[in-house]
Amino acid sequence: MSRIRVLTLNAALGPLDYRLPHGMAAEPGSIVIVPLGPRQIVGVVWEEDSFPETETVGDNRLRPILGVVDVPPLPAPLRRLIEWTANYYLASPAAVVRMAIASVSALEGARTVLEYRATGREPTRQTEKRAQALERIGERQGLVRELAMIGGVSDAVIRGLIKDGVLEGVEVSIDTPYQEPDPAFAPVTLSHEQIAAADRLIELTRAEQFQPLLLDGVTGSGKTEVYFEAVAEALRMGKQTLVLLPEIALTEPFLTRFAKRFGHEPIAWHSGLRQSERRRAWRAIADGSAKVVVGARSALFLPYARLGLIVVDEAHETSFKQEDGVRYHARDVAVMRGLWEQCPVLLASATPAIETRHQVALGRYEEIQLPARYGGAVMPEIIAIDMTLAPPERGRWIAPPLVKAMEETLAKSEQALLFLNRRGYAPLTLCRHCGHRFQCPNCTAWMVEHRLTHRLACHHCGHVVPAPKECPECHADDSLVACGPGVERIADEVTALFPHARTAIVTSDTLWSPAKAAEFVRDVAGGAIDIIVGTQLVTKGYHFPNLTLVGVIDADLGLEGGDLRASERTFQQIVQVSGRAGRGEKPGRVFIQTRLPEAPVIKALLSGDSARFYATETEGRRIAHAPPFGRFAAIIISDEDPAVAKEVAHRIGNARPKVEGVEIYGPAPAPLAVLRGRHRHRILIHARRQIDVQDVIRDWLGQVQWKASTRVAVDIDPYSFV
DNA sequence: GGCCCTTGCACG
DNA sequence: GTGCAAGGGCCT
Repeated sequence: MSRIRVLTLNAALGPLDYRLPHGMAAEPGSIVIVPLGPRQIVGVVWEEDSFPETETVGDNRLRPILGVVDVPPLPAPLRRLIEWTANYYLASPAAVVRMAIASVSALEGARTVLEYRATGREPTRQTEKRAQALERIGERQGLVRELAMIGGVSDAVIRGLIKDGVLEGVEVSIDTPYQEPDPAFAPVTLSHEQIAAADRLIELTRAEQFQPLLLDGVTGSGKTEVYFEAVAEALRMGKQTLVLLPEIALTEPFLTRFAKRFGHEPIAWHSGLRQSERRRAWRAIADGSAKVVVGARSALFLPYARLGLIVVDEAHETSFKQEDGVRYHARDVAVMRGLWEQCPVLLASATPAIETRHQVALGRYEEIQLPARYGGAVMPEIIAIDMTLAPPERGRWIAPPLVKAMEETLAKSEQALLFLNRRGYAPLTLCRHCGHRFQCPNCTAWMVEHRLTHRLACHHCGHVVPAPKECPECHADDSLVACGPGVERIADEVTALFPHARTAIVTSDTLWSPAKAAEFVRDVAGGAIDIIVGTQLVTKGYHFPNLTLVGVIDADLGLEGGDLRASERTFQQIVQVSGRAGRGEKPGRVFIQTRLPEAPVIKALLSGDSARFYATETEGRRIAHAPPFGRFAAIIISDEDPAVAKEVAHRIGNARPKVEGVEIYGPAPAPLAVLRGRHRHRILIHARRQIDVQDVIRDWLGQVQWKASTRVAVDIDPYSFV
């Protein structure tokens, strides 16, 4: 009797034991189909001695495994990573293993799939649904299910169009190999400093050992070119490289840059992939033929066959922290993956996180510095505008000194960038007559006006309504006023100031697809844009040689709320956006509008003394026992019923353990008390470094029961405190 | 008694 | 996650 332990993809289910029938071969990591009641589900075979808490059943109750899927087993290093992640972040192993499988359709046996695309022929009978579907599908190609989704119609409409000859089938192979990047394709000439850094990275890549590294260089110092040399080395060794980027919007420019150096694009992994693309990429990653993969967080758990190098680019970015589901930090998990895979993990950043700097100080991470900008470009000059002394007139947000600088920039036919981390036109709309404020019905948040789309939108849950014409409370006409600025409003002000300048608004609303991002890059590089107004999306990655002026509209914005990373985040954001200025031969200037010119962050930015900023900030954290000198965790209790949420939160609160070195605050209604229709309460745990806070929380929550409708989420090392 | 809805639990 | 059986409420 061979008993086999299977981890199913079902988060509510623990590991289950099955019987391996004679003649069927499975090993730890094998992906299998198993029976569960009347259904068939996917699972992964795990070591039998794993998950010792599993309740077992007698041999007579074991059901046989139905089949082993014909893909490589999940490698042991990945299995160890999955266990570690589940343990550290208090998530179910099933939820983590799901991220490795990524898409059940990747497992299906077919070598080809039938996709459909428009033939250009008109339907013999045109209907409203058919017209809508064809309009939305356009040139796209996909499975019936995907086309139905894109077209916003049911499968039947698509099938009708196929029968009618309006859509034609295309056999798409899922095994078409990817073109391999060529390390010798177009090597670039590096500076002395870059060569030294690249040599060290190559050496470490060759060593095939775990080593976390910080590649630390000012914006524009050419970090990407340097780590490309390590990628080239991994390619020569026949090993795979994973490059993690903080946002999908950054993949497109990265692909182009990569193809210039290596002749072919790497494999991009992100949520926008079609099912067939996803399957093809997943299989190529698992069999080792996908040599370089670039992606967002979710690429971290894929089953790489021979991983030789991990790069986390813009490693300080907080978007590496996943904020729902399994709340992991991709930067930290990447380091753990490097440990299991025995390969170097490179964190690249001009503004590393305090935590990362601390690891360097402890000697755990090696540091490689690139002190100067590439090609002789100099760091921009930074000037503060005290908004209490030189305010713009009422209803305007660009102060006179910045307006003057913009004039000068435009006169020289150079480009300017205005940074404000707020999407839309105005963050709050109110009625001048009765004081009514537009609030999201599902969240504790104001509805943000988006004038470009004539809508009010909630930035937390996505709820949208048409822009109102009158006040819904008092029905007064023409009484609604927009309060405060968003990027759209700044763009309006720019147009009023410089009617002939060509302005682009850059936010996730306008750059929602890789194609849009590419178009933006082309326009700016080609000189079709004079002034960019953007959110944090423009703070990173872009290289525009003719951009010489950066204006920070509100440097104090990030300091509001005052969570433990407020200063650090503000510092990073402004250094990053400043880094867009003067990257070519022309020197750059940065104007920072602030009402707090004496704040330590602002002074640090002006002096350019980042070492001192880090030292002071680190000391502050040490005194407060904040990370990396202490640890935080949060328990978030949510339910659609406010009374139930409160009741469960208080029962959990009352069961709080008394542990030396652990302080527990709350429960209290979360600052965002209602989110997506769920009422939320938070408990904050602050523990000394050496405490096993996960263990404390596990024991604690193990004593309390709640119904399935209540969600109790644990956030280890939280970044968001709302 | 019959029917519907909610709830709890097994599923290996 | 989902299907099923048990239990409670309510109509006929």
